[in-house]
Parts: sequence; C-alpha cells; structure tokens
Amino acid sequence: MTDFLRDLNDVQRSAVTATEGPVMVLAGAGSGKTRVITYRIAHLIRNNGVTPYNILALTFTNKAAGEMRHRIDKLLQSGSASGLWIGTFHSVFARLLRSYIHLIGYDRNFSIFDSDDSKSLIRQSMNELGITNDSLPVNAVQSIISKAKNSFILPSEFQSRPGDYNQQKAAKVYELYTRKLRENNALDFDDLLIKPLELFRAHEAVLGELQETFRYILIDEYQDTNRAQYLAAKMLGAKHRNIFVVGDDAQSIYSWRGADISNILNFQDDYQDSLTFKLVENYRSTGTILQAANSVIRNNHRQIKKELISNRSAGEPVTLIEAYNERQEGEKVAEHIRSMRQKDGHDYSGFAVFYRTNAQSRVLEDVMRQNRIPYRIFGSVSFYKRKEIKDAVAYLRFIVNERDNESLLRIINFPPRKIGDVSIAKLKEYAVLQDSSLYDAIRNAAEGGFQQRLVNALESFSSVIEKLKELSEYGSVYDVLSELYSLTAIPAQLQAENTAESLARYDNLQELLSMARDFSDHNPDSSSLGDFLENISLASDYDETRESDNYVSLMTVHASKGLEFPVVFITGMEERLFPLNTYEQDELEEERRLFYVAMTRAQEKIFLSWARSRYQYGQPQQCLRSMFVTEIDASIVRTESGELISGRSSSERASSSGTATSRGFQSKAPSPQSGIQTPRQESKSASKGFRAGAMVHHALFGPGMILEVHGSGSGQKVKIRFRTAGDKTLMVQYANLRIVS
DNA sequence: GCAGTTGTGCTTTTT
DNA sequence: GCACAACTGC
Repeated sequence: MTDFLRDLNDVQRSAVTATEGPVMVLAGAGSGKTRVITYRIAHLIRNNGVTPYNILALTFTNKAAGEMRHRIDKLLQSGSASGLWIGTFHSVFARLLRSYIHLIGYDRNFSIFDSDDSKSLIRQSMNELGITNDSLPVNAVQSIISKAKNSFILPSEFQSRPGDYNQQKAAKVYELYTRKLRENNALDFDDLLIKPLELFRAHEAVLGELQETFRYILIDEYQDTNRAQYLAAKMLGAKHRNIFVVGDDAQSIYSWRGADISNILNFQDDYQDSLTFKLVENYRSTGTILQAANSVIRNNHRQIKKELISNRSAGEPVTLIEAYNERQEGEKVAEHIRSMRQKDGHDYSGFAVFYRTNAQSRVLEDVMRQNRIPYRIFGSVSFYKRKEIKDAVAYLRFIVNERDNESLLRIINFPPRKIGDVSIAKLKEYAVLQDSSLYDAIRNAAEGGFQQRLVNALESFSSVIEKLKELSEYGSVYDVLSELYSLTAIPAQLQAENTAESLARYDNLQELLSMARDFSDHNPDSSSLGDFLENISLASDYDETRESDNYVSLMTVHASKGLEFPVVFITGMEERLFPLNTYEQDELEEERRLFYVAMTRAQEKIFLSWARSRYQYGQPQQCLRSMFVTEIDASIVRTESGELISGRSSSERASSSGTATSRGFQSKAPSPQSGIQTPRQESKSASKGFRAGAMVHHALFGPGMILEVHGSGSGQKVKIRFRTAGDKTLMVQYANLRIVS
C-alpha cells in the first residue's frame, strides 16, 4: 500500500479503495471528483497490480481525458500507465470500431461526419423523399434522428412506432439517411455510440472478448450519459461488474442532447449490490458562494439531496450589477476587472466571464478590446469549421475513404475546375446506371460519353487524388498535406489575394500543416492519415487551454463545466435569457442546474449582471431580472454600492421561487411592467387569451409561444415560435391550439 | 458555370 | 444582424 492515499479524505479514500463490484460516487462541485478517479486508477495499477490495458476510463471531453492521463502519469512513474484505455466515449468507441466494424458491413476507413455533414446528408434525403424544408425543417429532423439514435432506436423500430405525421416523415428520412451514411462509408457522432451496440448484439464473441479486456470500468460525468452510453457501459461491464461511476445530478446540463439524468438517479436500482459514496466537502469555493449555490439548487425537485460544505471562510457576498443595456453591462464588468486587478493583484487569468448564449459574446468581446483587457473566447467559431480547413480536411478524408461523397462534392470543384451542378448531376446519373460509386464514375468518365471538356476536368481532379493517395501509402500526414497544398495551390491562391481575410485563412492552413507535423512527431506508432483525421473529427476548441497566458476567459456556461476561477462574472441574468425560454418544469430545472454549475466555478467572488434592455435580432428588448437572482439567499447579495438588494417584497420572492405547478417565472407574466413578456404589446387582440407572449400547445408542433396576433374572429392568425418546429403562422380556427398560460 | 445578390430563418448549449 | 441557401443575370 503506497502512501499517496494519504492525500485523500476519508470518503474519497473509501471510494478509491472499494475496487470490486459496482460503485457510485456522488461528487458535488469542487469535491475532488477528478482526484478520486485518478487515484483509483493509480491505486488499481500500483497497489492491486492491475494491468493498465484492463482498465477503461470514459470521460465526456477530450480535455478531461487528457488531464486525467496527465495526473495518473504523475502519480505513477510516467510510462507505467501506458496501455490504459482512457478517452471520451466517442474516441474510445471509434478506436474499437476500427478493429471490428467490418463485421457489420462497414470498411475500417470510415469517415466521421460532423453535424454539418450530417445535416447536408439529411437535406439530400429529404429532397429525394420530396419533403420540403417548409413543411418540416431540416434542423427539426436532425434533432429527431439524433434523439432516436441516442436512445438506441434503430430506423426499423422508429418507423413502426406510433407517432404524429411529422414523426412518420422523419422516420422515412431516418431510414434513407442511414442508408446514405452506409453508402458513404461514414458514421455520424451518434453512430460512434450505437454502432458498438449493434456490433455487440450481433457478435457476442466480440462482446465477450471486450468484457474480458475491460475488467475495470470507470465513467466520469455519469449524469450526462445518454441511453446508448448507458447500455454500452452496462454491456461491457456485465462480466466483471467492476463498474465505477462518478457524477453529480445537480450538474446535469445536457438533456437536450439525450443525456438521461435517470441513469444516475437509478444507479442504485440497476445495481442493487452497489456501494454509494457522497462527496460533499468542497475545496474550491468560499462559504458564501456555496450558500448561494445551495440556496438556488434547493428549488429543484428532481434531485438527490446533498448540500455542499465549504472548508474555507465565508468570503465576500455576491455582487449584483444592474445595467442600462448590454453595452453598459460589459463596461461594468470590464471596470470591475480593472479595479480588482489593481486592488487585489489578480492576474487577468483569475477572471472568467460567462454567458448563456454565444450571441452575447460579441458585445463583451468588443468591450474587452476597447478597454485593452486581454481576453480569450473559448469555442466560438471552431478552427475545424472554418471553410479553408474543412476544404483541406475534405481532401484528406476523401483520400482515406473514397466512398465519402460529402467530401468528394466539396472538393470536386474546389479549386474551380469548371465542374458545376449540371455535370455533377450527370455524373450521379451515370454512377447509378453503372451501379458504381461516384468516384468510380469519375474514373470511368472517358467511357461515359461526356463532353471532352468535362472528361478532361474530371481527369485533372482524379489525377490529384491518385497522386495524394499514392503518397499517403508511404508518406507522413505532413507530406500528404504539403503536397496537397502545392498540387491544388489553395494556399498560394489565398496569399495572392492578399486581403486581411485571405491571409488569415492562409495562416490557418499553415497552422493545420504544423498540427500535422506535431501529430506525426507525437504519435510515431499510430500516425496514419486516418488516425489524424479521427483526432481532428473528435477534437473541439474547448480542448486546449494555454495555462501560462494571462487573459480573461470568456465562455458559455456549458463550456465552463469542470473549470474554476477566482472571480466569476455571470452575465445576462434576465428572464428568457437565463433561464432561457423554457416551456416545461424539467427545462427550467435544467436551466437552474446550469446556473448552479456557473456559480460553483467561482473560488472567491461572484458577480451577477443583468441589463434592462438588450438587442435581440437587432431589435432592443426590455428585460426583466432573472428569477434565479431572487432565489439566492437575500442576505448574501449586495448591489454594486454595497446595499442589500431591495425592491423585492417577500411575496414577490415567494411567487418567483416557483411551485411545481405554476412553472415559476411565468406566473409573473401579467404584471404591468413586464415588458419582455409580451414582445409585441401593440397587438390588440387579447380575446380568448391569444395574446403575444402566451404559451400554447399544438398537436403537431408541440409547445410554443405566441409572437404576434393578427386580426380577429374567423380570420385570426397567430405567429408562434415552436420549440422544435420553428416559427409558424397559423389560422386560429384550424390550428386547434391549446392555451397553456 | 459562376459570382453576386436576395432571401430566409434563426440562436441554446457540443462529442 | 448574421450565415447560409437559393436565385438571378451574365
């Protein structure tokens, strides 16, 4: 037994050493969750002699995985953790699929489609089925399909389920989309989770082999797992049953992408013989911050009760900043940062500014720049989503997987080769006729009876591809990419254009090139083009943090999970922004958890800010202060001038903290000053409750909010913003709307 | 075939 | 107030 276990408190140590059988750790924010996972892995390897190769640790982000690996290496002598399976569900499963996917009819060189690729394929499918975007928006279909996949409902089953008209149409799209993915030899993000399940179901021997390999399974952020992830963990752990999950139901903020909070709430029922440990001692935040966080989360009903206990002093109260508009909000944030930096000697890196939606970042960014405060925005436009990067990556992807038509269509006429839509349509026809892939059709174009000009253009394209393909057989990723740059002259073109924008793009391409070089250097044994692409596909901008630099961090609340900062600003504390438009109690509770996550990032000091007016869609909107502000114990909230917050009567507090039935803030709607509650107040028609701002329910489109009311009587129309179906204008007499509030 | 323009629809959050 | 899809005119 090694003495590193002395670094742990009693509960942590018990959780670390309970190595056999199912274990759940409920780890409150800042309670040493990562420490427990990393020490447990180190303990298994060092003290129990478990081979790293037999341990599987699954995380939610690449960053978390990287950090854990780093910490484990530090606990053990570096190198002795090699062979350990640690990574995100997506990356570990992608790796498994490379070995086994041929068993379920895919080629191991499959492409990984990002959500844009997948959207484009869904759009194609809808076109072929004659479903217009107007009748059913692509985005809605994409989200329906993704939800189905995350719940491990396959197309056949989805089709046979009863559902409304839209669901039926979506089911058809789902079926065709799945076929198209297969044609492209491609997987979307969700497939990375469900293809393993299909594989396990069809090939028990493979499952058995993997069950034998993964003697110990650890899952981080268990509250964010979806049904597919839950099933995968259950299947893989069924033999040895050493399944160890860590999470915090109060920090579950991803239900919108299929995370199922029941997974953690029901763990004890699933594994009746499991042990549970609760970590509630918080090492991060002051007593006041935890008091604030506890007092807010207490308003949620669906939760496992636990209150964080600080082992630090009370600290400073929460400061509430009220601004005239979002510009002034930013100015005030900047001013506080400047003065605190002088007074308390914080580095810029000690400050973080959070917002609920990305759209809010622009103004904050402007203000930071004007005030000469160094800042960094996390996760705005991803590097990998930039056009020039996507183009270059599409070439690489196509070289690896020549069935990847998404990539092919992206590059066939870029740079311009005079191959337009008409030619492509002809080619597609020819491919169908020949029953060949699109690329085979291109290679056989000479026999296709096309115009000589087109044949020449196609040949010049395929010769580039063939050259690169050959090079990729023996050359490094770097070699392939630089040859690509010279053959297509894409960077040269950008350089020649010589505008600020084109030069920035040129720089991005150079950056990609140096990433390729780094990749080959750091992964000498697995540095194939395919590996590089997999890395890129599953990477996000949130992964990199340059600790050493001194800047203020700007990010969404979601992106802040897992991080900590001495001083935290939570901006946009307004109704309908934070909490964002919510229609149901569950959604409001998720917003509240999100706010809880934001607050518990702070070590010393929290500022909350809100603006009385804010631009939305280029239009100024009146705003109301968020109900969440009122939920914090009033005794620990001060205004900027140091007064207790005022202007809230106790009755108002009572009504805004909400009951299960009144859905919280909406009960305040009729108050005369509540400007934003009725976006178009001028609408005169208040009859039958069809007024702007009212919540309604439509049999097909689900819940929505009335934006505008036109006319009255039998000709009355209402414009409604639906949660999933978008904005629609409907005739009241046919729409059969149910008024919810 | 292509560039430039108009139109639309949207903004939650990401592997 | 933006990004991107669809359209138009050369």
